[in-house]
Formats: sequence, structure tokens, C-alpha cells
Amino acid sequence: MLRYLFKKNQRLVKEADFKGVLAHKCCVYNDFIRLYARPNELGHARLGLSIGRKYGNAVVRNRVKRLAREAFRLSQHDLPSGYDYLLIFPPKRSKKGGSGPREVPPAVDFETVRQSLLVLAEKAVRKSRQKTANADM
RNA sequence: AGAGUGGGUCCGGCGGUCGCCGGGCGAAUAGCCCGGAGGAAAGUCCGAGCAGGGCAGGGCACGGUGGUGGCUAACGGCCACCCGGGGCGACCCGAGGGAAAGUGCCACAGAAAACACACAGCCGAUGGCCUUCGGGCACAGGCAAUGGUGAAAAGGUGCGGUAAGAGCGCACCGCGGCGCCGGCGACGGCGUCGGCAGGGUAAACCCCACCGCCUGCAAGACCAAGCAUGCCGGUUGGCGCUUCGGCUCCUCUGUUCGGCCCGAACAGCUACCGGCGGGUAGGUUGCUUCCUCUUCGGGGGAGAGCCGGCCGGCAACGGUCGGUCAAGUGUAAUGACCGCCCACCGCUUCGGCGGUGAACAGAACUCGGCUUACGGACCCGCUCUUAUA
RNA sequence: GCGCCUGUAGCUCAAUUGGACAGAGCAUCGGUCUACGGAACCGAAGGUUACACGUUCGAAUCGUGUCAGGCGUA
Repeated sequence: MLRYLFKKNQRLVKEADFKGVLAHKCCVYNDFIRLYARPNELGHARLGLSIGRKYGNAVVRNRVKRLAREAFRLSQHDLPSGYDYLLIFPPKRSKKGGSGPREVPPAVDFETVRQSLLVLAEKAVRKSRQKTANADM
């Protein structure tokens, strides 16, 4: 039976971990999430979250983090394992020539976060594999 | 009933599934049980605890507070009262000491801005000259009412008075001195005397009273790892005693007393002192009531801790008795989904549907306050108006 | 978390210790010139001095409180 746990070894904790994932430069995004991925040697997935101060006040930031953690926990067996995922919630969408900067962060709920996570993780892992393949050649 | 005013309380409940953090039991990363955001957790504006550094002591400087009395561990907080202002009233607001210690500033306008010998002006009664006896002329001189300026220019209004005027005289109001009474006091009341002292600004310097060492849990302690016992500066002389190792005193030099002074302390040679630099940013602890005893069930004591009763006090608060006392993270837990009930809001085809249980907002060493943000619901006291009895 | 600093035109800065209408350069706009443009010259517009309350006769300046933005610290 599959268990949906979320322990400390499934999280990115150290400053060096975050720097490493960012340095891999494998980034995909949709309207309200940016996701970095990097393969690790642990055999399971790890999650890191980064939400800037400008995203909102502490209540809003906490809520987004909890939603993202819950989405990761319930989707962990559907995600490609052996990767570190770093989710970044940018404060607002910057559009070129669009309807202007969005001041209020986009309203997110649990289902959209979960769907976005699954789709983006798949894309990111594909991109990462391609990248390592290119590096081998 | 309407309008208003002061204060207090609360922010869903029950059940299920899957998770997170901490504690207990446990061999256990198995399992079970228990606990898990706010009135502002916020801003970091004050005050304390706690920790490190500093410290013989005193003074200056610097910073803060500012009606009076009390409460408190302390406060710039709270309570009561006084004074001033607002409101019919309940009540609200006030950085509210000193301008008769000194200095500075008060632009423009105005004659003049703190100084009164007054710019325009009024009068010219008294004295001089002339006279048609109505008065006229010039001077000496008198005056501060009127005018204009300004935020502000030697009390205000009225009557009398005068040549014109003026607290010159009088009445009322305002002001100052003195005395008595009440009050712990700020201050108030009454009486009496004085015709009247004199601009504003102290959130300008300042004076007075009181308070204040500096830095802050990223403080600090321990362990592991790592770097470099790296660099620079300083280190007298004399008298006396001597068991020849040294010792006392004086002087000098250096350092410290994180700004200055008085003054003080320490050191003065091959080991110390002072300064600059180099390295690490991992873990434990501080850290969540504390200490202690234990037969591991618990007991006892201590806390500016919380709740309730009683007593004292107008109150803030204090005393006493009983009960109670686990949020504790560290890239940072307190969540997600579902069902029912109860509220509330919007839409409504009146069947329901939708909505983070609504606003503001998330503990980071801990307390006491202040300030700021903010949607409702409920309760209590009081005031005014209207109506009824 | 703790400790600090700064807010003036679109941008960069002034304002003589509180004194009137808050100035200057660049940028913007309109003219002159030119075939057109640039440059140059002339002129104009642009401000709740971050916001609120207070002290004062008078506040960009002084005081208090908010709101933004930034810095340091293991």
C-alpha cells in the first residue's frame, strides 16, 4: 500500500541545496509557478519552496506554501522520483505589452496547484534528461 | 422607541479520511494517548527580566520625561483629581514646569517689534501778540483717544471728566500683591490692597526637577571541523634595605576607565600588555514555566504567570484562599479534502446555488504597556429627545 | 529576528539653521530655423515637498504617528 508521507528528508533545507538546483538551470513555468528541477542521488523526490516577500503578507505566503506541500505530498508517487524540485511563486505576472502588471497575486486553490505541479514536473524532467544527454555528447 | 456615549466578551461546533510539529509510554524511524496562533501574534515606540562587555569614585557633556497625588518590578503606562478647551448632557480632547536668570529669532508691512524722546495727527486751556470781542496767529508746551500695518504694538466695556486727552475718577469684568479658610498637593473660595506691573517663541538654545552604563538571543555557552602560536606598537631613572633571589617608596613612560576632566588602577622585559588581522558558519544549548524529591503513580517549593471567590481601596491596584500551568518552529509545524448543524452575505426560477466562517491578520528569548490595522455578533452602565403610565 | 538610514517635478539634485511665488540640469510639449531631421535659440507645462495630526503668526525644514524603499548583522 502506498503511503503519503512528507518527512524532513523529502525537503530541501540547506542554502547549498537551493543554490545547486538553481545552478542546474532547468526551468519551466506556467502562469503562476516557476519550477526548477535537478536529478539527485537519493532515489526519491525532494521539494523546496520559495515565496518572495512581495508575494503577499505572511498569511497569504503561508497558505500558498501549505497548498504546495499538500499537492506534493499527495502527488509524490505520480512524480518522476530522484529529482529535486524547487517551486518559486513570483509576486506578479510581468507581461510585455499586456494589460499591465498584476498587483494581486493570482488566486490559487488546491486542484490548480496540483495539476500545475504534475504537468510542470513532467516537462522539467524531460528537459533535464535532454540537457544531460547533450552534455554527454 | 430614536439619537448618542463609555466599557467588556467572543469569533464557529460535531464527526470522518490523509498529513505536519512537539511531549509522554515504548527496544523501535511500529503503534497508542495528549497538546498545537492573535487581540492585535503587527509596527519595533517605551519599560523590565535574561545574557555578554565595561565598571574605585565624582563631575561635565549627551539622551529622555514634564499639572498634582497615587499604583506598579518598571515605564513615556494605568487610576483619581486639578486647570484650560469642546458638547444641552453622558462624556471627550490637551508634550499642561519656567519667558520676574540669561542669549537668540520675530520675514513683509508698519513711525515703532520689545525699545519707549511717537509717524500721521489732536489740543494749544495757561503764558505772548493782534482783535471788528465772535475770535485769529505763531511758539513754548500738553496728549496718546483716533488712523493705517501686522499674528502681535503699554487691560476691555460704559459713564463722568478735559483745551484735547489719559485708570485721571467711578461701576462691572480681567490682572497682580497680601491675609484667612479648605485640600497631602496641583489648586479653589472669601476678604483686602493696588489703578495695573506688562509681547510671543522653550516640539529655539537654555534653566529647574526626576530618570538613564553600552550592546543585544544572529546576546551568550559547549562540541566538531578549520586557520597561522600571522603582523604592528610599547616596555625608565633615583634613594634606601638586602639572606644578592629580590623588596618598599618617589619619579617617568605606556595602557585602560569605548566623549572630556579630576582622579584612580595595572604593567614596565624576553614575558606580558594593547591594537590590527586570519579561519569557521555545521550540531547541541539558550528555548519554553523553573528548581527539587521520587517507591516513576506522583509529591513539595518558587513564579511581576492564568482563572475564580472573599476582604481593603472612589479607582488603578494590593492582600488572602482555592483551582490551574505544554504552541515551541528553525527554508521555519498548527494543514488539505468531505458530511451535517448553526450563523451571516450575495444571487434566486423560492427548489436551491455560491462564499478560505468572513475584516485586519500568522508565534520566533520571555513578559508589562503604547501605537497602528480591522468586519461583525452579544452583554452591561450612563445621557438627551419623544411617547405611555 | 535585531539594529539603523532615506523619502522634494518623469530622472538627478538645490532651497543661505522656520519667512512667503519651492529652484536648476536632463527629459516632455509648442514655436523659430531646415527640403526633412539633429543641434542651437525662444517659450510653456509639470509639485497635496510620501501621508496624517500637532507646535508656531508662518512648516520642505521642528515634534509625534503611519506608509513605502534601502542597508548592516550569524
